[in-house]
Amino acid sequence: MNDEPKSISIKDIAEALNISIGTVDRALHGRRGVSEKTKTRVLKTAEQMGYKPNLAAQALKLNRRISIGVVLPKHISYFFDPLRAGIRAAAGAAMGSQISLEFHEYPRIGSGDIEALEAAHARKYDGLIFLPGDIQRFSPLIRKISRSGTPMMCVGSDAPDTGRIGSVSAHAYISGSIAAELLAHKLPRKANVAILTGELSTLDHAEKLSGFAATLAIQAPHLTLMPTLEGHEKPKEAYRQALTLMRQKDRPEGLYLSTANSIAVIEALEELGLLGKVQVVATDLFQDLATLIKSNKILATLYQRPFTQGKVAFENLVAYLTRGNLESPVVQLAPHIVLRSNLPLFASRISETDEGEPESDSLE
Amino acid sequence: MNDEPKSISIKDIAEALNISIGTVDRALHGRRGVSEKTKTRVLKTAEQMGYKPNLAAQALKLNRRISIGVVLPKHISYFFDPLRAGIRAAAGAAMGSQISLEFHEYPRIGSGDIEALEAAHARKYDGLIFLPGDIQRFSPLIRKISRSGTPMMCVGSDAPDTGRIGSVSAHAYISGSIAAELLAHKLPRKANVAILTGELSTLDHAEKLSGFAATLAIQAPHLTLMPTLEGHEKPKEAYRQALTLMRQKDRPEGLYLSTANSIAVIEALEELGLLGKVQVVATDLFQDLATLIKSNKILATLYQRPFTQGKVAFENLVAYLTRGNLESPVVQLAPHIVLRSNLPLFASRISETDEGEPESDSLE
DNA sequence: TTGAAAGCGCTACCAA
DNA sequence: TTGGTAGCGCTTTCAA
Repeated sequence: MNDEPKSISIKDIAEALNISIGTVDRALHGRRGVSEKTKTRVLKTAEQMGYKPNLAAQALKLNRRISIGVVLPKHISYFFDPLRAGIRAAAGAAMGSQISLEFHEYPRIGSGDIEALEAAHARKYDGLIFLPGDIQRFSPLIRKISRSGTPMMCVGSDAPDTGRIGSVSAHAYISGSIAAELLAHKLPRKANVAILTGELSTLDHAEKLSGFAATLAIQAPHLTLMPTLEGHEKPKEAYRQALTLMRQKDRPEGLYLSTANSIAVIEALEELGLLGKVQVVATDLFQDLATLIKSNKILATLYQRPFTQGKVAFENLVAYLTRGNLESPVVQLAPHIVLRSNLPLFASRISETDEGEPESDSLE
Repeated sequence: MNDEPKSISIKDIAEALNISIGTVDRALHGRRGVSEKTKTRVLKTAEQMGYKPNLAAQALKLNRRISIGVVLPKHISYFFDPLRAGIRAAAGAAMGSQISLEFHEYPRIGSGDIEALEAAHARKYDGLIFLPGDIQRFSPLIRKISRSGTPMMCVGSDAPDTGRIGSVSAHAYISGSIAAELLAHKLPRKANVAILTGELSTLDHAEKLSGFAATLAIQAPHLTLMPTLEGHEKPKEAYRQALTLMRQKDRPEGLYLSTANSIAVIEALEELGLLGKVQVVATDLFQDLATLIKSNKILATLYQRPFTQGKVAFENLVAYLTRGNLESPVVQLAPHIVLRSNLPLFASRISETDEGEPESDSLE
């Protein structure tokens, strides 16, 4: 129970000490021009009186109009659209909405990403939210921009040791781990399982694979992990790989789709009449996947909570910009395990299946 | 891309229209004392110029020191302690922390709850956060306090049709539904399953039971739901019921513990040598449960995210108090499905197993 | 080293 | 129906 009949201000402190409010302000903020003696006196009485700065007044006076640039790909829209929405929501709720937001977009990871980030940097925002794509290519740029004084906040993935101030993402290793455990529960006897992995971010996919493999080894030694199929950036490629995989005689009975192109793989399964016979754990959530879960065609999907990622990334960046530090710089969200039973809870967050790859080879 | 070189104020609008800022303010807020004509003119130019109120200035001027009372039980601490922590965290992050918080506690649901709420009401807070216990007993009081003008925010459960402004809880029906689906996945053949339900809140437990039963019927017709064991408020009672249940010849192979006394049931299972042989889905998360999950003794637990519940309840109450309305009054969170694989993600949120029932009959 | 005072954008009150 | 103005708590500049 904290009883403060009325909040006390620097004026109260000034009066109690018979000094001016200017001096109190200087002492409180450790600015130069105060004698050590008065400074400690002020600090002590402030403590005693339970002084807390009035943030409204502070904000009003300083009236710093924070500008934030957001650099994210268009594709995959069912992931990045809600992520952007989360950023917008957080910005709307933030004090004053005095914060200006600008969104920069590029087609997809690996195509125009570096350029977009450089362009954004040129606009000299107070802070930057961005997706670190291919770490190898991004790292030098992140380091450069960070050193130039612009706080960088990673979202969707992380880029450690680059000077970025923090990151928000779904826990990739544990995503893989969950997928393995779910498959293990559904496949009680000896069987093969496989992982199909892909774009988004190299780092995250490596992590997911690690988690998947490690958990299989520990919790489900009866399941054998087949050679990983990786690097299909395009649906058609994913489709072909899936067909080949599922036609071989030791075909897997469980599949972990950590890729964005899960629909292409699903189509391959359907064509072979294996949909519903093979246990599938997918990633992310969109309309077509929801339908498949509802009809028991796939077991589960691991929802990476893009909306929350955007929201938290924004909040943390603003916290850093205003308060100057971050209590937990690296946030790794718990992915939601979406099954048939809890699917309705995510209905409001489901977006259309991503259409758009006009320039790539589409799936028929 | 929104470019606003500098944010515009009511002064700008006033100058543009050659009127005083007082008039602009009146028009903008629909206060009386403005002609319809000037009002529409102001509204239109405000729209055109893209006026957004400076919330800092507004807050500074109004300087309303919002007071919020929180009325929650001590027991069960592993649920209500993090819930309180969530409220505190949200209060700390809120603009100015100009909001005063007071916590009221009572031993447990049904013992001193009504009295505590009445006592809190007597302190005339601007808003109240509380757990609606037994709906039958609470409803009249909630209605009364609401009508007296104090906004009431339910947390942990809901109390519909009482005049409360909103609620935050885990989705009880879907919790039951998830439990059924998890058991169905692990028990592929004909078997009996049972639910042990208990205190917390009557409404929620009925909901969990509904979800469990309905999902069993639809998704797992091969599983038979045995008569529900309900109403054991005390560990010893839960323990006895569990012993009796598991000793009968058609004993269940799957158990859903929607009760707070899961540990007592677990002890019964252990005694009978059934721990690990019977599939168990529990509720909430605390140290002993975490240990059991880690060692594969129980399948999963449904984490009701008390911290988040507290945080959201506070944020929504404050939003209501300041902005006057709520976009989504009833929030039903998706419970986290905690398995062995994703347990580490929740480690930081795990509290000690609740000890405290000095006055009740303890378990040996 | 310290004091005095202006002013951030807004609300509310009093006067016209 | 309108205009004018004090002042919320803070930062900052200019004088002393």
